[in-house]
Amino acid sequence: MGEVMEENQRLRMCLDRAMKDYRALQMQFNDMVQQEPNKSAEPNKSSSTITTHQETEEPELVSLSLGMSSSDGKKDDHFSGKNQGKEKVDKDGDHDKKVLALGLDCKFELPKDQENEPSPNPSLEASSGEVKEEEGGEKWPPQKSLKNVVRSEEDEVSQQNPAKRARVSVRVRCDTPTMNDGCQWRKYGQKIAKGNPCPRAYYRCTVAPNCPVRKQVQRCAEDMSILITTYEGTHNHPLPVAATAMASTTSAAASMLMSGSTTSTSGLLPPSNFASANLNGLNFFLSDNSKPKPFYLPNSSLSSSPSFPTITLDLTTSSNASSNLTKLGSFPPRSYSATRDLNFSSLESNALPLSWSNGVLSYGPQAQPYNKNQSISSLNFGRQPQETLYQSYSQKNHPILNSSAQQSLPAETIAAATKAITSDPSFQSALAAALTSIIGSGTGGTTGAPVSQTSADKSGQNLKLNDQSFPILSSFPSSTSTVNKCAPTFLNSSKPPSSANSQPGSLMFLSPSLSFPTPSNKSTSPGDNRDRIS
DNA sequence: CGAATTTGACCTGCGC
DNA sequence: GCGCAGGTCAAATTCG
Repeated sequence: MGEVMEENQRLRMCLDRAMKDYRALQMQFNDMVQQEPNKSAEPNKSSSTITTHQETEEPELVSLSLGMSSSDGKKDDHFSGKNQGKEKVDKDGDHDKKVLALGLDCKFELPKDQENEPSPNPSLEASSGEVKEEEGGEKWPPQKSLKNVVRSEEDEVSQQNPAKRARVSVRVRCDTPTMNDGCQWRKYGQKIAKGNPCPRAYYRCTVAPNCPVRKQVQRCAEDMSILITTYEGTHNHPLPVAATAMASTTSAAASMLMSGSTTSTSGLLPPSNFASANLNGLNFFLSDNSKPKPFYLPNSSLSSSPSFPTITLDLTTSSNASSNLTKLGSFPPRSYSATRDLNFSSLESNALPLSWSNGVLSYGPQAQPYNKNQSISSLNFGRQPQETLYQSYSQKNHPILNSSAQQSLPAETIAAATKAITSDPSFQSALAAALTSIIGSGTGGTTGAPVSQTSADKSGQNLKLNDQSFPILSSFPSSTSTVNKCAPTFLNSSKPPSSANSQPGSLMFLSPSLSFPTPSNKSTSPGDNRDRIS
């Protein structure tokens, strides 16, 4: 009781402080509103500070702090729930600077679940966001458990906290039965799911005997060329190098889902039950809705259980941000069960090998001449980042690059995307993890420690790893789509450029084992539905 | 012959 | 309570 009282007092003090700050901010905001006609004369710095304070302390954004550190947050201006202040700041001038600051002034924190998880092996963190589930043991009893085993406390907890049971769904164009993700899987079942003529195959990870990770593989009913792989669970063993990238990516996505603060993006785009970041090459759709299915998979039976929040990584080219926005708009209001969709559209066209040379990550044949010039201080996903961060760089520092094809996108879309990213700390962690999964896998297995190695340049323009700035240049036009399509594009390394390996320090991000299985290749991905469809 | 896959049966949760 | 659908089990079958 004493402790509780003490805690209560502490909380009360915190509340008082928050209220005090809130009032102060409100006053400042009022002052700012009054000075709005004269805002051009207002220093950016002060307005930015005001904005930050206001947003931080805004009562309706309390939930935002759940995905962040417990710091006062006054230096973290990655909230966007209230845009009023930011818009004013943007209008104040130096829009680029503001956008860049939004994009990269982040701390790359892992959610608490992962922070607290001891991860001696980086790969242990990989795969999905249910890390916490394993704190007490196996999430799933490995074998013969469902019939008679009394649920452990962890299981009960997970039942009571369905959000813990996140799934990461990956949509990839793939002609082969399964996507080779580097792990070893054993098929244990197959079912015809309702609404999809294609059977769904169930696989269990066999890298370790008791690994709880499972995956479901199913073809999209609408487009048979799209393979939907849904991962569930967390590996409890070191992963093969070839599997770390995919696992880390799914882990990042899941961590975003699990720790996400959708409220932070509620003010971005109407309607308020979703947020969309159209990065073109990297389209993030964060949506909370009561539908258990990913919104653009109307006939899919994946994610059928509302208790399984699902995050979808769309590595196909089929999705379009704006169209998805339209679809999202018709969705019901947010509910507890969240379905988030990460749409990495346009990546399929970039079926070009990644390479890492001179500290620069890039795609495609342009990589080498481009990389050799210098380390470029921008972070790019897809084409739109070329519009924003990368463009910012290239216009300033690399006139030649300005000639690259760049699509014009509405400024508000870019701004919304930027805000969507920067306002969601979980996205930042997810991004960090994803990036590190790419880079870390090639730099000595540092996949599990992305946060400590990734520092965001406080100038807002650079994102550095180990003092090496790197751009991620995807969506370079590629006419050579003969490479395997089944692996996520950024995981694809079926035909790595030989020069990349010859350069000192250059590393291929993914091992060739990530290339897709051929019928003769009985490696890690067994076939599933070749016989049963008929 | 062992390992992997197939496949019908069974279990469980959910909606009506 | 019942039926449906998703998910899993395990014996049978196939594969290398």
